[in-house]
Amino acid sequence: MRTTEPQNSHSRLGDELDARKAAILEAIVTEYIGTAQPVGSGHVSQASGIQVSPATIRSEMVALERDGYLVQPHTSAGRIPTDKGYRFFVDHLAGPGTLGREERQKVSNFFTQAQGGIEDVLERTSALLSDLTSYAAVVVGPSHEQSTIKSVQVVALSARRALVVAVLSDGAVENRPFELPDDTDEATITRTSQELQTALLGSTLADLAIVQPTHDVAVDTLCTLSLEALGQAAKSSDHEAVFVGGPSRLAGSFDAIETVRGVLSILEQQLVVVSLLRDVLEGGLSVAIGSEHGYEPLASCAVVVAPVNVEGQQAGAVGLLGPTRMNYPAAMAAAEVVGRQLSERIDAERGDGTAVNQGEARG
Amino acid sequence: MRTTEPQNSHSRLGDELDARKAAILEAIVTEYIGTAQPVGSGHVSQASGIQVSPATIRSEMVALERDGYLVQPHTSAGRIPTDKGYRFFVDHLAGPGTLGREERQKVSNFFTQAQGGIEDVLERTSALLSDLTSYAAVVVGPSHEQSTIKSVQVVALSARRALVVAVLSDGAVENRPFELPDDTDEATITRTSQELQTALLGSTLADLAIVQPTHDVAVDTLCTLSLEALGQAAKSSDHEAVFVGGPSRLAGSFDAIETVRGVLSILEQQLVVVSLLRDVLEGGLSVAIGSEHGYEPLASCAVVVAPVNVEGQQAGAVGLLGPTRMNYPAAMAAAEVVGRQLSERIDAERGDGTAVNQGEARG
DNA sequence: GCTAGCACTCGGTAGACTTGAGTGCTAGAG
DNA sequence: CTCTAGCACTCAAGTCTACCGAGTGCTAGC
Repeated sequence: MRTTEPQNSHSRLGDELDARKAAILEAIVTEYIGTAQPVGSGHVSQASGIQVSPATIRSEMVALERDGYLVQPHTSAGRIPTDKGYRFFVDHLAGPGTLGREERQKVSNFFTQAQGGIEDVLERTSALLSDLTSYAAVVVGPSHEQSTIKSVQVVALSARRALVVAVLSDGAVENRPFELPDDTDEATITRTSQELQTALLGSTLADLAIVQPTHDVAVDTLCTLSLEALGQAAKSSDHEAVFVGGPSRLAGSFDAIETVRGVLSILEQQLVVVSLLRDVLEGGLSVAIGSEHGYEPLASCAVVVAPVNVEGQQAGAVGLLGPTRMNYPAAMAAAEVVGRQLSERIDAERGDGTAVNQGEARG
Repeated sequence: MRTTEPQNSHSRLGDELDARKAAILEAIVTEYIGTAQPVGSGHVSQASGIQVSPATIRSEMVALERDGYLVQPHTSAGRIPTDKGYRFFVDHLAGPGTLGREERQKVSNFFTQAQGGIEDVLERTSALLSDLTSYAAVVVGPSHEQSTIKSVQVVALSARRALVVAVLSDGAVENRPFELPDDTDEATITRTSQELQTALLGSTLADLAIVQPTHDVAVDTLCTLSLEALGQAAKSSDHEAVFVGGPSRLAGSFDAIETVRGVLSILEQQLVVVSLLRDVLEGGLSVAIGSEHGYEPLASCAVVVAPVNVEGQQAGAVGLLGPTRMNYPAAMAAAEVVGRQLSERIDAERGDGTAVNQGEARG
């Protein structure tokens, strides 16, 4: 959406800008994104299509600064956009942009070629997104909350150790080892697998069904142990899988090494990343600039997020992390396309018709 | 091992240093590790136990520089150790050091508390190691080459998609989705699972056994598809799992942002990391300094590695990545202890007696 | 063989000066 | 009333100088 009609800048306080101010702001943001240098009135009058003298632009810039869209690093320097300035830019001046030919090619190549488990795909998606944009990318996979159990199995690894393995309807496989009671024999394990399978089929990991007691104490014990292990597995995989692509890009995005360090260490905390993306999306935004998200260590960053929707529900997210002077149109376009394609991909893998013999499988 | 007997510096060419030179080198390395500033003769004479005047130390330093143990950044500055200097330091002057009380506590706490799947443990081990040392840590898990298949199962996710899941003897779970032929019914899938299970039990992922044809074409087709998928899974998990802990520490280790970037991007390439560690270990080293390992982007780094041994065989590695002026004794101690504990942990999980009913399980 | 003394080197810091990009203000033109 | 040209002003950054101090290499003497 582009403000075209001239409009008195005082008509609505700071919320809108008249066309010329907007054009000037746009020129400044664009140039600053490119050069990282404060932009002076001279540049604006040359660069933009606006045919007014630098002096006029200067007086507009004074107004823009008064209204909080620009700042001056020091008296005799050009202007730099504030977070508010970037915000206006992404909201009113820049559409989400489109990907270049080459980029689109890369994306479609990726999604036609990518195969393998979902985790692999997510991991490589984060690399793709980072590669497309030269920013650090984050991919948060769909949580398993909604997924139902398709299969449960207990496998003995040794005399004293076993693994409980659950396959979920979304294709994820959860597993967790646990200690076997002494003298557990193969028959008990097989029996337990069957009991669990029968009982748990169709329930979710978070809400495990209760397994009816059998007449075999050994089996019941093993069931309890397995369930416990499964519960733990569910808990530890509760934080959705987070994949960070191209963290080294951050080193190119900031010149203060301390900033790089801070941002990197945020990215190490997966929980924080997940809630950051969720917060942004829940706020209905696709872009969070500077301190809009409230994570101080990321105050000099902008986050661009796109949802990953599975069966119409928002189930994950892809994001980009860059400096506030990042290329928003390109980043938004990339995130949007990759998020959508990823959604389609996951959707296609899931909802392709009814399941095989949907009914209960009996041992 | 510490050189104690005085010895003519020319007795063996550059390979040994007389006691005083060694002491001076030690003082310089130690101080430089601490301060990151070139060390002058004055500091050496004060700091070390050597009771000689700065002038004498200077003449020794000239010799050390001539022999390649030290360099001078510029004429009127102190000296800095070269890679060769560090090498001498770790080989002859510094034992592997010991962990502090607190650190040992952390390690043992970690290994008593850590439970869960092997991947989780490895991931958190990398965080532990990084936390202990303030360097970036790398953990390479045991490869699955030796592991035999304990269980194979085909699970239908939907009408057109299924997952083949294999549990390995080391507790790893490999899985990979594939497309089902049209009109595959539940019975075929169950049957296929059984066939695969019977045929593959005990073989390794890399060397999958051949499944005998049955009289059911549908089953045979599905077996082939599953085997193919399993083969792919094996291939894509062929590169051992790599876990990087505390990459943000790198930002604190170097002051040139370009260096940080380069090292980070190396860490993004898991294959490179794996072969780096392997190369170092195969060279019989536990420390590779500067360009000793031949990866130019890491020329300003030192790598400290300790093996992870499973059943006496070297099966993985833990490593630390820091600047060449890293604290070698501390890093070596930490890597060694964590590597050993991790080995024991994995060993304990595996070789605890014979397997349950080791014989073939028949469908 | 060691050391005290000394002249020398050179990076780093601080101050003076210059340059140039950019500003704010104002008077005058449209 | 709006725009612009002109002008004085500001200030970061670059250059030059001087100076300090850490550190060196050399040499004469103990």
